Amino acid sequence: MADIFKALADPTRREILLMVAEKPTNINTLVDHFEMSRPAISKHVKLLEASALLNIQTGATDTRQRICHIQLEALKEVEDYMEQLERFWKKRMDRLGEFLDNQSD
Amino acid sequence: MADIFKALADPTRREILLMVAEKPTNINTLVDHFEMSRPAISKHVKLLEASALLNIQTGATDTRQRICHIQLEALKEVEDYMEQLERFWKKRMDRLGEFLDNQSD
DNA sequence: AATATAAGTAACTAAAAGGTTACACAAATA
DNA sequence: TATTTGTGTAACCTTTTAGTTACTTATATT
Repeated sequence: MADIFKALADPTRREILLMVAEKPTNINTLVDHFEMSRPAISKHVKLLEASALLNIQTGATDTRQRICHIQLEALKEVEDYMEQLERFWKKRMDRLGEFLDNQSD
Repeated sequence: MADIFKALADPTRREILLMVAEKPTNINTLVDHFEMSRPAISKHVKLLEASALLNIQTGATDTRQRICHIQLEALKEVEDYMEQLERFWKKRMDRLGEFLDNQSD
């Protein structure tokens, strides 16, 4: 599984995710939206898929189309990391609180 | 201001942030914690500082020391992005709900 | 005053990231 | 059936990233 933080590090990939969150989108629609070649978009999509931020389904009417769907669950790893940072920070504030309480004895 | 998503993309930098969140930490303590040279750590810290994820204060007793303090506020940009993704996604779900309601007329 | 310590900078290297053009191929359409 | 369309892959190039060693500087410490 590819590193989700690395996946989010690129602005093009972040914008792809925004598009796909609004509406499932096929590859050519993405290509049209960016000033970038198809292989470039193709790679970005592949990486997003590898980090589980999106999955790809085959078009119902036109089976050539590959339609990207967002998978928000993958963001959990990022949320967990940020919560951990905050938890550590709060624990520190608690210790500081205890320290200050003891000072007032 | 450096890209915060890029700053978080590197595992060493993420771990530095965790350490610093628990406790303000000077450079050498960071260097000791990783199997990596000082210049490498120095660069990571610099980048974290440039993206406002931490700030550096001079040691009170030993003024040579540069002590890293976390700045959680910088995470807002990441939180905003994730909220936007979820907002887009929910709006879509709402539209789907309306569609299904109309079907049952 | 001499030495040890905390940290930064310069110059370099290897690998990863992000892009390109050219080509291939299967499915839809005329 | 011939052609167009949607997509993927290969090979390549350039820039960025992440690390190194060697050196410098300033402040503490003995």
